[in-house]
Parts: sequence; structure tokens; C-alpha cells
Amino acid sequence: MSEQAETFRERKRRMVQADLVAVAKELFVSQGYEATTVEQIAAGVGMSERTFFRYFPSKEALVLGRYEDLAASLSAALAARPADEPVWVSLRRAFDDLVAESDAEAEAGRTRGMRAVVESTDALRAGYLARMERVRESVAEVLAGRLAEPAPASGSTPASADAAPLAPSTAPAVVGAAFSCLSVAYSVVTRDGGSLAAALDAAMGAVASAASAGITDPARTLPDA
Amino acid sequence: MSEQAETFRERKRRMVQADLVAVAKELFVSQGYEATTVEQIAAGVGMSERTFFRYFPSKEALVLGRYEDLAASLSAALAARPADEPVWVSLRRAFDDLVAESDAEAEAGRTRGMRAVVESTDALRAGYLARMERVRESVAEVLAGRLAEPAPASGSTPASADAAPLAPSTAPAVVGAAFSCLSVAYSVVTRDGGSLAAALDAAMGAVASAASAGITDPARTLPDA
DNA sequence: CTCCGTTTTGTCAGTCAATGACATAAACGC
DNA sequence: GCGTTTATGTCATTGACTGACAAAACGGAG
Repeated sequence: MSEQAETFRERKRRMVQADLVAVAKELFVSQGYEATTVEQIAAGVGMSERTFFRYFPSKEALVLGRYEDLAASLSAALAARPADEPVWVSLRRAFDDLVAESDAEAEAGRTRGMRAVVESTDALRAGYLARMERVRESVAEVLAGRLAEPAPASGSTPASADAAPLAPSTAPAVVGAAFSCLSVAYSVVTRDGGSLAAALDAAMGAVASAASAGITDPARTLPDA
Repeated sequence: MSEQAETFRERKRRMVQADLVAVAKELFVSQGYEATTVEQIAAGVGMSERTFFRYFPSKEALVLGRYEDLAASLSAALAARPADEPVWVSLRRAFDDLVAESDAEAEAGRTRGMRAVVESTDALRAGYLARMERVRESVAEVLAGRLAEPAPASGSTPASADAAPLAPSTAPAVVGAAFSCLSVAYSVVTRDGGSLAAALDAAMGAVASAASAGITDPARTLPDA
């Protein structure tokens, strides 16, 4: 009852959703997001306006759907990194799946138009940022968990020592900084092209370089005055 | 004709705006943002709904108005920092005005309710993030300009050398990381209380510590594999 | 004070996104 | 075929927002 039959309905549902997205994309690209009404999109696939809202909770959701998956996969990726790896490296590695996906999309040319629509529409940019912030919170929890661990089990601290233990409460800030790099990297790729990996490495490297130059004592915070 | 008279009108206008904000705040706190209609706010000060929109372009703008000022003041603050100061320190210093303002507000107890309203309303959080991103872009331009300068004029590089020159194109990422710290610090203060300065120092110190631990070569980016 | 031009405001009508209620048509299990 | 979900259409409504227009309120010139 909840295996094949459901799957069939869901498949159909996804088909219709994909159809709506395709129609909407064309309209958005040609007329802009705001100037396109839900009625037009619905008419484009031959359904009523009311039914549109049974497939997407909002016009915005058609463009920016599902970030729960992203939160889950990034959290899992980070959790899979070894606990003794430097945090900044772990975060960079957690983004690897996204990088691969982005490169694949770049070749296929898919979702290219949509990204531009998002970039150029204030309401969509806002929605995107809000969703990414929830993802950030989710990932930050994972990092906080890792930082809360008492200490690397056996006497380890192998290569590049984490000099300062890094309080768990600082996880949101660290993850936020990494996400900021990711966001910037996406912008760069959308605007100038190139690989996401390169853009990400450049961004995260720059932050590492800039931030570490602000440390006077090794592994102590900034001067107070 | 465009000196005192205009100022008088503008003063009156600001009075009415402040009045609207005060009434709206009460309603938002007691009923929530979404559940409060513009009509209620307008009625609260005895004006028509239409006139409300002559004072604020949107319900959201009543809560999140004017971030152009913030962009300008942060940009100016950053521009005023010495060019040979480590970038991360300059950014922290650029936030000093905000820190002072926040502490002052904390004592006065002003705008406390509003911040909570923003934190607890999705639409407002999104709008806030979008505005902050524009601020970030503005500040990043200033930093990019500073990084583009050929070199510290005379033979300087005084205290803690900026080992890697830091390409101007990485400015958005670095500023984004700093803003992320600011944002987290605000959240912490709103939630747990305490001084913004302490929260900011903790956040930025943590990022510096975490990111610098990810550098293997001095001042080179991350390993590629 | 009165008249005139500017500004502010209220009223009205309309658009668009989103939601609830209800009825009907289609699909599924038996 | 029949009853039960499930999908869809229709209708009505709310709430943010906008344009158009007319009625005040204001501020100065005579």
C-alpha cells in the first residue's frame, strides 16, 4: 500500500511538477518572475490556478523548492569527515558533492536560466538566503556536536594541530563563514563561468589567509581595543 | 524653499512614521507579524490603509527600513582603516560603531521587541538577509579597492605580515565571512544577552582559528584532493 | 482674511498571491 | 459495478499593494 502504488502517484505528481517548472521557466525568462502570474503558468499546462497551489505551496517554492535534502546531505558529509581533520578542511570537503553536482549541471546546461532568474529577483534572492540559513543551522549543529567531543580518543593530534580547541558555540560562525564562501563561489560561477571547485578553493583560501593574518598570539582571539 | 520648509515637512513625516512603527510594534508583539493587517496598523493611528503605503512602501519596510545608511557607514569605517592593517582586524574594527550602538540600545531597551519579531518571522528574516547581502556587497567593493592598491607605499609591512597578497576578487568572500560572524553575534546577543563585542570577538576569533588551521603551506590555499 | 497652488489624504476600484469550502470527475480496491 | 479515496475545478474571500481621482488641509501672496 505504501510502496508501488504510492510511487506511481508520486511519479505522476513529479511529472506534473516538472512540467510546471519547465513552463514557468520559459515565462520567467521571457517576462520576468514578477510579471508572470500563477494563472499564466497554470494555463500553460492546462490546469486551474487553484490546482497549481496543490503542486507548489507558493510561486516562490516552484523556483526554490526543497532544501531539506541539501541540509541532510551536507550534514551527513560533514559528519563523515574524520574528527581530527582541521575544521576548515572538513567543511571544504563537505561541499565536494555540491561541486560535483554543479560541474555536472554545467555540462548539461540545466537549471542555468533559473539561477539567473533567482539572481535578478529580489524576492527570490531573499528566499534563497533564508533557506540557506536553515541549511547552515543544520550543518552548524553537526559541527557543534563534533567540537563538543571531549578529545581525540587516543593520543593523536596527527598533522596540523588544532591549536585552539574551538568552543562548540562558535560552530555557527565558522559554518557561516564557509557557507559565505560557497555562496560567493556560486555567484562567481553563475556570472563568470568556470568550475565551482576553483572558485570555492579561492574563496575559502582567501578567508583562511585573511583571518589567520589577524591573529597575533597563536590561536588566541583578537586584541580587545 | 528647499531648506526649512522641506525640513519641516520631513520632520512631520518622520513623526508619523515613528508613530506607525510604535503602533505596529505593539500589534506585532501581541498578535504576531503575519496576523497583523496593515489595516489594523493604519487604524491604530487613525489613517486609511492607502495612506499607510504612502509612508512605507510595504509592511516589511516598516520593520526593516533603511539599510543604505548602514552600508554607507560600514563602508566608510572600513575605508578609514589603515591599509597595512590585517584585513580581518580592519573588518572587526569596521563593526565598532555597530557594537557601540548595540550596547546603547541594550541599555535603553529600545527595539528589543522588534528584533524578536524579525527573528521569529520567516518573511522578515529573509528580507533582513537580503538587505544585509546588499550591505555586504557594498563593503566588499571597498575592500576590493583596498586590495587592488599596488602595494603599501613606502617599505612598510610593520607588524604581522599579510603573507599572501589576497586578490581583490576574493573580497566578497572575506567580507561575507566577517558578516556571517556579525550575524551570528547578533543572534547570540538577541537570544542570550551579553555584549555584542564579546560575541563578535568570539565568532571572528573562532573563524580565524578554524580557517588558519586549514592552511598547510603558509599562506597557500587548500590541498586539491 | 481670502484666494491659489501644493501637498496630503480618503475613497474606490482593481491586480495578484494564497487559502478554505464545496462539488464533481477520475482512479483504485474489491 | 460500487464505494472510497484522490485530483481537479469553481467560487468566494482575505490581504498586500497600486493607480486614479476627488476632497480636504496647508502655506504663502495679495
